[in-house]
Amino acid sequence: MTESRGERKRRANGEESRRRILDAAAEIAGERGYEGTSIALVSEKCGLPASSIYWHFKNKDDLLAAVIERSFDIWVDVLALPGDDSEPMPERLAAMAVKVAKTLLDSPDFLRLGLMLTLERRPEEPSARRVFLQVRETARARLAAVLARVAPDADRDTIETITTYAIAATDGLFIAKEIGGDSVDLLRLFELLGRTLYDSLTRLTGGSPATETP
Amino acid sequence: MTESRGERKRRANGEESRRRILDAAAEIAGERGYEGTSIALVSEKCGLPASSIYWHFKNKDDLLAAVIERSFDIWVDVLALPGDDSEPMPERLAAMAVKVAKTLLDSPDFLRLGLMLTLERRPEEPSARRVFLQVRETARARLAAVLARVAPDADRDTIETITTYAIAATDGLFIAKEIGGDSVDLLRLFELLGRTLYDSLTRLTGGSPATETP
Amino acid sequence: MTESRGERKRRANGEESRRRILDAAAEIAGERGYEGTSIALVSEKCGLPASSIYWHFKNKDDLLAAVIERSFDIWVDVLALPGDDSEPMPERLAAMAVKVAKTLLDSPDFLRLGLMLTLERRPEEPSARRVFLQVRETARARLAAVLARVAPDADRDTIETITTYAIAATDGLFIAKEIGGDSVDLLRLFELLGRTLYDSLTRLTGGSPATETP
Amino acid sequence: MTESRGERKRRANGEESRRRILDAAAEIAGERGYEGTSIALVSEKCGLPASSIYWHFKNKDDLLAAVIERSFDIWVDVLALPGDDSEPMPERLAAMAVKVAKTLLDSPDFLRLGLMLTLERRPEEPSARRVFLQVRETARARLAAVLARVAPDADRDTIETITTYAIAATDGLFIAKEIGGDSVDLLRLFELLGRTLYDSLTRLTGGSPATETP
DNA sequence: TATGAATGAGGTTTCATTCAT
DNA sequence: TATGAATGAAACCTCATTCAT
Repeated sequence: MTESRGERKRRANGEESRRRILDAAAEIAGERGYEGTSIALVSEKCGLPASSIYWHFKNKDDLLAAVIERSFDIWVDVLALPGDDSEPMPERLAAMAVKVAKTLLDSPDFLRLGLMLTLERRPEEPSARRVFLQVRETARARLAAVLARVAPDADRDTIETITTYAIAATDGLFIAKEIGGDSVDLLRLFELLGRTLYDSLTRLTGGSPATETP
Repeated sequence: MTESRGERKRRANGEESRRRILDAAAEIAGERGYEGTSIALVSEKCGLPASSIYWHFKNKDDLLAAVIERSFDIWVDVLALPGDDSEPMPERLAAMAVKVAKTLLDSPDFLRLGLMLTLERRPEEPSARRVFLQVRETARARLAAVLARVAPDADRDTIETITTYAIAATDGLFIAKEIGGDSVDLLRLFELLGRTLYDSLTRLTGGSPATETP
Repeated sequence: MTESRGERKRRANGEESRRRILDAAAEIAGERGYEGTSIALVSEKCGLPASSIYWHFKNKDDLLAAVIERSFDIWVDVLALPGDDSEPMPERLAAMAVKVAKTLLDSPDFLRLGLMLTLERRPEEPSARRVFLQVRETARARLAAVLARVAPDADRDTIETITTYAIAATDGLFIAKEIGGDSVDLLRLFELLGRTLYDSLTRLTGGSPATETP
Repeated sequence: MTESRGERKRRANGEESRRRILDAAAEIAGERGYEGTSIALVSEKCGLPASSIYWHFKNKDDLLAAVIERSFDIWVDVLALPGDDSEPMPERLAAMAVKVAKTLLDSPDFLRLGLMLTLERRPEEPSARRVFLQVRETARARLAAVLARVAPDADRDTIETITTYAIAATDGLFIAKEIGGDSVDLLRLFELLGRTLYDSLTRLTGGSPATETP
């Protein structure tokens, strides 16, 4: 009577079906954007009928928003300074940048979809776009906090500007990688970015970031 | 009393019709991307019936490729060092960066569509995407030539790396502006970018860019 | 009071819908051929919206192939020698030919569509055509087997030739009926054909078909 | 001033344009039938714009009717008894049948299109179909006349029946060739047909066709 | 004797979504 | 917790045809 019957027919399992749908949608949406992601395509890829997708998600908008939402945790861990305070800051920043690069290489669909949603301007904004921008704002705040720790003397405006730069560079380098493929050494570029950020902080602040205090 | 009646049946005029279709398509595609650009929408905006669009363009793909192609000239003039050789290089680079920023602010549709096309990974690549990447490659070559003039001693690899950075930063800052709207001062950010590029060239090359020769 | 209300929203019933679509498509395609059979026409005749047709069939090609396939059983029973072995062969062959004629008169759509598909030479052959030729090949084999029983001494080549003749005559007489309408007595012509076949077998084989051996 | 100017630009030449259009239409219609023959396709194949086709022909229907009409003369010569009266009739009939077969092999598009038009039943009959049936009726009359010469004693009904048979066999063997391709020896089959016709005439008439009276 | 351009109707197919079971 | 079936709207594109030049 319980679910331990052991029969082969895939037991109706809401959790797993939901996950399969999200996996399929994430992959397709990462490749083809909002309009390019059709329910029929998702249905085919995840093996569940279209109507089942509508059992789990209110509509296409809701599904794509869930895709974005689920990917948030990816960035939670990444945006933290690695190493302990005995190590020099430039190295720690560079190491964090490399972590970011690795994450982009591992699961590029999330950012690709997010950027597509960002660039599109349709009459009624998809909630997936809204969710992405929220997630991005959260990430931005974390990065600003990290940079503020790196340069405690910097004023708020400088931190904001450098944060904007850092995120812009991240987006741009990701795109460069998408275009250039193997000819682009993302890790090296991001390491360089990390050091550049440190330099900029130093210069704009007036020459005394955190680690210089012996 | 002349033929400028404007109403009823417009006199057949291929050149102008083609232009109107391209204008409409450029605007819509810049906002909504490849899939979001429906022929019906373009038809409505340009006033010609959908079937007339197919007289001028083989299909949707062809139309969007033409949109991209036509926008190329925008970048031809922008990517040239302004000023004459008596002015210091850092100022000239910064001025060019500001020109780029102004162009992005003036006609953002071209780059927005291009980036959307770039990010999408459809089974059969739209030729619009191919055309955009060609245009982009041409622009990249022009920029590399400019940077090589700025730092004549730099080796090829350094120039390539800095060029990649510069383009990535351009893409990224454009996106930042798209998201941030009026809160992002694109001109200031691009001016800063111009100077940063000069610094990077200087540092990576070993301290002697072009203007130092008295 | 029961569910036989019939009006408003028909209860979903895949089996029956599929049959209705096939019926409509068979009738239209039999009259107007492959290109002339539009999904809109089928939709109108069967009462289901066009999109529902695409639930049951992958595309128009698939639909017409199914139409042909379903009609195969018509020929299964027809191509068998009627009567028992005590009756003289010429009569039995003639009786079979008459059965064929009756079938053609009863449901001419199948052969008409099939012949149209056969005559068309489109760049990519419709699978409906392929299916028809398969069915036809099966029918041909059955007829050859019957003729081999009628003339056991005949060599393979003779049987093949006469079979080709028989089928050609069937096609041709069917067309004659299509053109001539009531002025063509198909039954009489087919009876004659049956006897002619017997004569041909006799002559080509050397004068000793099956029934002569009492 | 005359047309001897010798310049390269193809001189506007109604006759030749018309011929080119008809050639293209004949080929396409022979392959794809009435509906499958689009003006755009014909335009592409003959190199003239669609509007020029409408200068030469009232509409698609008119064009296809002209295609059929032009092919009539093909049959004028074919349906005549070759040889002179000193030769035996069976040989002369067989020779004529072989001529028919050769014509079918040489220009199969005419009959293929004609049969397609015959089989289709659309609401308003295309005039191309009407013209084909007229041509066919003329051909039928010629054939009946030939058969009447072959068997002067035969009554009208017998001649009509054999004529119907002959045409049906012709149609059917043509189709067999279309399906079977190289595996079908059309010449041999038609020679056989010629002899069979002679036999049938003989038998149905009571044993005394023309050539027996030496 | 042509033809570039235009056009409304209709073609096949896919879309997101709903609903009864 | 699902899903087979259905559906109106809209997608892209081709159709036969016309008309001003």
